Amino acid sequence: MTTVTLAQVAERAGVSTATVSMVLRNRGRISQATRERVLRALDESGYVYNQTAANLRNRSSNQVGLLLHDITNPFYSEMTAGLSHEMERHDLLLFLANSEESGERQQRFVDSLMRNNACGMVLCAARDTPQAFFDGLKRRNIPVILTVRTFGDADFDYVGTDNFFGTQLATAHLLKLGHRHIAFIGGSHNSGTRAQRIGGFTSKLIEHGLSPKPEWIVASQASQSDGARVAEALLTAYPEITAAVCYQDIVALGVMQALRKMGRTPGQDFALVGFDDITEAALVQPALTTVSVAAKEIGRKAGELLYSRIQGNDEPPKRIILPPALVIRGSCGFHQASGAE
Amino acid sequence: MTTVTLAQVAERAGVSTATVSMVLRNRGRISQATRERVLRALDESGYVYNQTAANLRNRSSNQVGLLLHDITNPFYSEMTAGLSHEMERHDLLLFLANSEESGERQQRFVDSLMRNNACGMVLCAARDTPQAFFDGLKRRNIPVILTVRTFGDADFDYVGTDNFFGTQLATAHLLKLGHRHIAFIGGSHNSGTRAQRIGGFTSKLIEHGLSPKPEWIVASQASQSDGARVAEALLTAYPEITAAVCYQDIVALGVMQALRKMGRTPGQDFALVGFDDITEAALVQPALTTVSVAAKEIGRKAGELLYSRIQGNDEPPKRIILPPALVIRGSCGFHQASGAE
DNA sequence: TTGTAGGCGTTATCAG
DNA sequence: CTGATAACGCCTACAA
Repeated sequence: MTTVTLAQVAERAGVSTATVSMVLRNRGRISQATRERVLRALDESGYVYNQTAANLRNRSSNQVGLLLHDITNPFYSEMTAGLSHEMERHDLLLFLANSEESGERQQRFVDSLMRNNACGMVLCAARDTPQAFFDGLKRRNIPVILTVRTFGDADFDYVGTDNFFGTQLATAHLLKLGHRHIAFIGGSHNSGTRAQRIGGFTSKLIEHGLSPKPEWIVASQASQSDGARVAEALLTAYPEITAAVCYQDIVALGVMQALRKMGRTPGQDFALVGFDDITEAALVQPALTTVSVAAKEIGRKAGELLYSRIQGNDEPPKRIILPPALVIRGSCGFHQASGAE
Repeated sequence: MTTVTLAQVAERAGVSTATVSMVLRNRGRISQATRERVLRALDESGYVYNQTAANLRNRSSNQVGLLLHDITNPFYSEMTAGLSHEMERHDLLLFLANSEESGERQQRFVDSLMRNNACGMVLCAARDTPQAFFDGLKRRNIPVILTVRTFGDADFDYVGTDNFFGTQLATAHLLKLGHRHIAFIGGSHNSGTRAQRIGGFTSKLIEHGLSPKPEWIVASQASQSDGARVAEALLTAYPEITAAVCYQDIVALGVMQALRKMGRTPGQDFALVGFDDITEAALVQPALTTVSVAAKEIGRKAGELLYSRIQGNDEPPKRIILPPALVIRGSCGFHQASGAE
């Protein structure tokens, strides 16, 4: 399979390479006759366009990168699907990489994108990404969209969900059901997202005249088992707690386990709200009331914004915050909670 | 941010581009002195290697494609993670695309890969992919690894699991627990994978002197909701069924929903086995007994094989069939099933 | 409307 | 050990 070049096609059609190039990209004025001749030659020769050469010549490319920490997480695979779809609409190719929370892998990927002359990227940066990484990114002049995780750097476009409002919804729901002893469970101390969710939680408490207790706000790793561990300790120390807003659905599932182990029944004498609306949330018994964040839509919006940046849109950095919604299921009970004071 | 080229670095270091290129790639013999000079110049100038130019010159690339039909399916996202990891080990960049079962999208992606001079691809082809698509692939001289779905084309490398054996395991397990009224739920009619799984199911029944009932073998889309829909219809018509082998975990999760809705309890009066061992399988209550196919491992193996092909391995096409394993959890109960005849 | 020719940044060949 | 130079395949002034 020797590669067929423009020049060969041109020769076969009896025209110059310039003409073929123009036909290929519908540029310039070409007579109908020669156009057809060229098209025929193109077809007969089995020509395959060489993007690489074109990209080199144009100092451009049609490739964008997506960095996640874990594609295995249903939230991110949904988001990926949304982004992928959007990229395809614009004939952009999508590079995928998993940082697995490693700053080094993340840096390697970005470097690789730069070497490959990618024209943009969507990042959900690894947890403890240093500011230096972002500074490095700014120096390159390439469109970057941050997603999901905020790093307090206003120089980048950002697409994510309204964490603050999300936990406000969750908390308001519990308050409406009569709960007054509400805990916040999950998230890791150094997480900005967590700070926002805690903000929504506490602000809503205060709005209702309750003062948030720091000792009822506990961290946990993003796993069911750690959620269970943490919840058990908390509820042993403070049995008066009757409800919890969880940082993540996964954690909420762990809390459910702990409750059962302690002889309490989620949905009856304890109310639980999660965050993310992962698939499992609908499956457990009782099904988990949770805050839904439309992962696919985040991907789509990020793609849209990235594309506009690639097209040259140079408005100041945007923050697109998609509104979350409360999905009410069984885990808070459907009536006034019995355990409320 | 004007791009710094080799030539500029060369000038700064007072050497030729050839020398810089050699230093960059550790090729040829370069004196320690000039090497250091060049490295310093490289560093000071903020040079970024231009893969595109190198690729053009070398008629090669470091980019491979992965085509899936649905990255949202946890099985495929696991597989993607495995492949992605493997690709990164070899400094290959991974293009991702979702065909969404559309032959047209699939073709577009492959064409795009060819234009971009990708050096290989891993495909899980769309369902009704015509032979012509594969023929086209063969004409290009590019390594292709098919995964998961077989298309009976022996000219391609293939990595997948032993579907037949997998459902044999699942079915044997249910039989051992005493079940005699066992259904097969899920998969779409025209799926080759499904045919194999049904084969394992029915062969095991027959081995035990049971004759498979066609009306207890029902298809479903790859979603929880459709699994639930289909299961409800089936179990309403045939309440005597006490167990089911499901085509996929997702479908099994849907069946669980249906069971609960109908007042039956998975793990107590109904036994359920899934297939895939997706993450959620371990999380639902009761946890799902399932056939584990090590999706991540399939991705990894596909990556390994692809890499060896890219390196020039031209042995005849291989079929790598990974053995599935039964993962016993709670969804079949731990004792003789009460509902068995 | 079409052709000519130089250059995108790197690499490999071949002298020196 | 190092330098000059011609490709790689395409695009685009500039000419014709």
